[in-house]
Amino acid sequence: MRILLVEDERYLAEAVRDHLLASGDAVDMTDSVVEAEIMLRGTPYDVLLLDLNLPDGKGIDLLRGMRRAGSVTPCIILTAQDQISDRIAGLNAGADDYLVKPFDLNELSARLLAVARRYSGNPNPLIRLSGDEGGAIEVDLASRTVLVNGGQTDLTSREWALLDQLLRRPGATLSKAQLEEALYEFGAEIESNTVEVYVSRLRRKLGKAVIHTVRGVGYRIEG
Amino acid sequence: MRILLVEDERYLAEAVRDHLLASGDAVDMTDSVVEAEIMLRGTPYDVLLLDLNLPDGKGIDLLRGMRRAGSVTPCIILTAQDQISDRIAGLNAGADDYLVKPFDLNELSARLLAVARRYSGNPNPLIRLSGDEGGAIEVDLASRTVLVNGGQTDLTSREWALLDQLLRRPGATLSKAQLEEALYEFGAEIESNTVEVYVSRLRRKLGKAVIHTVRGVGYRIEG
DNA sequence: CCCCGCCCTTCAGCTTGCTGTCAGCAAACC
DNA sequence: GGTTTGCTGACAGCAAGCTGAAGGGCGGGG
Repeated sequence: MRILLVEDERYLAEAVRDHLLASGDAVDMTDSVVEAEIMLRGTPYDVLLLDLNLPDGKGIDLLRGMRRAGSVTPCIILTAQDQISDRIAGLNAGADDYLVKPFDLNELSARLLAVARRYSGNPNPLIRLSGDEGGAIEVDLASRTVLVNGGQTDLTSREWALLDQLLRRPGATLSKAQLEEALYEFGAEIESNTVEVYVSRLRRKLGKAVIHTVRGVGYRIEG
Repeated sequence: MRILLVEDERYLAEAVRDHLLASGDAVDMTDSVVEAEIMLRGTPYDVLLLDLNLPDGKGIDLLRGMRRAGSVTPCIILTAQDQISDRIAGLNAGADDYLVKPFDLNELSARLLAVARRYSGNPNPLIRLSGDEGGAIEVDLASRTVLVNGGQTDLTSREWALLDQLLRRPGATLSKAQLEEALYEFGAEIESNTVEVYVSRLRRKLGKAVIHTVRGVGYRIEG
């Protein structure tokens, strides 16, 4: 794949580039929005990896401009943990997915594949979970759709955010603190059982069997 | 792992050092940024544990300098609860993770493993044990996950603590007193057969073949 | 501009399941 | 066989987690 990486933290950028080169992708790198725009015009890339926090301008403007100009090049946002609001803005501006720094390089590969597959015209990869009594639950991360036993169910934004976090690390147990941080602005210290409440809501919609409680540690979805 | 700990609260620093030494890591300690810089230059560390609030200078400058010089050594920040801005600055300066004081020492271990793994790009190091009738048991220390014959099993915090201790010294026989000390805060004199009870509970979940009794001495896991 | 409905957060009371203890049984050793 | 050591089921106390209800905020529609 031809990949354009726009990132200013050098050590991270180089680690990403090396990892991708090792898997046979072609990678161009820059830390400047202006430069990135020129490169995008000149070269057809398969995926754009975009840090939103850049020295010479808002990365998000680049994305917005692209989309306004009709570009459909898939874009994955790279954000720091404390920039949740950026992440949301990014998705709204037309990003396809995001990764929170520091991220696992293998996870990056997986998301690149997923995004590329999505754009190649193949159907969206559905995540299948087993619900109560073996009922099937299908989650479409791309279109934010959930089917429970064939019937479409709507999730509110917070419910979705929570489910999304859990699905990103299937098999891993995430602490309430981690989940809370994902749902709220960094530093917005919430002192309540909000996470519990949303787990409860999700269970009502998806069935009890999907989200597993690990007492004293957090929550988990089967890997 | 070779770990450099930069922390000025002596009591905390010593607790962390003792905990890490117990799990076989090599730990160097200092409370000075200047000294830390010298040590970093002289020795290749696997992880840097960095308090941002130090007497002789801003810890964050150390981190920034490192990164500017091209170092990719993973760094975990230790901050007090009321220093959220420090935390954000730290992540932006290139830290990989953070812990809020006071933190659980086991949580520290987990983060260390996670960060080291992420950096190396390798998947989680799985510890494989043979259970009953040759059944496979896989333990993932980083994500606190246990697979018994392919099925994910949850352990309670005490069960995990006990298993963790035994796994850190495979092949060695640990006395009940040693294990008890590891399970409880020092001073908490437990006068019962708690360790036996937890061995029993672990055996129920993992199978009888994993933990071996050495009568009159203690318990052992095959090396 | 007001009303209405939806979503979010908080709280309180209830439920669940972890924990340490003990007692009785089993196994090992002499 | 007797003694010592280890194993495990039962149980009560308690902390963690669950969930129904209520109040507030925000946006859309009238």
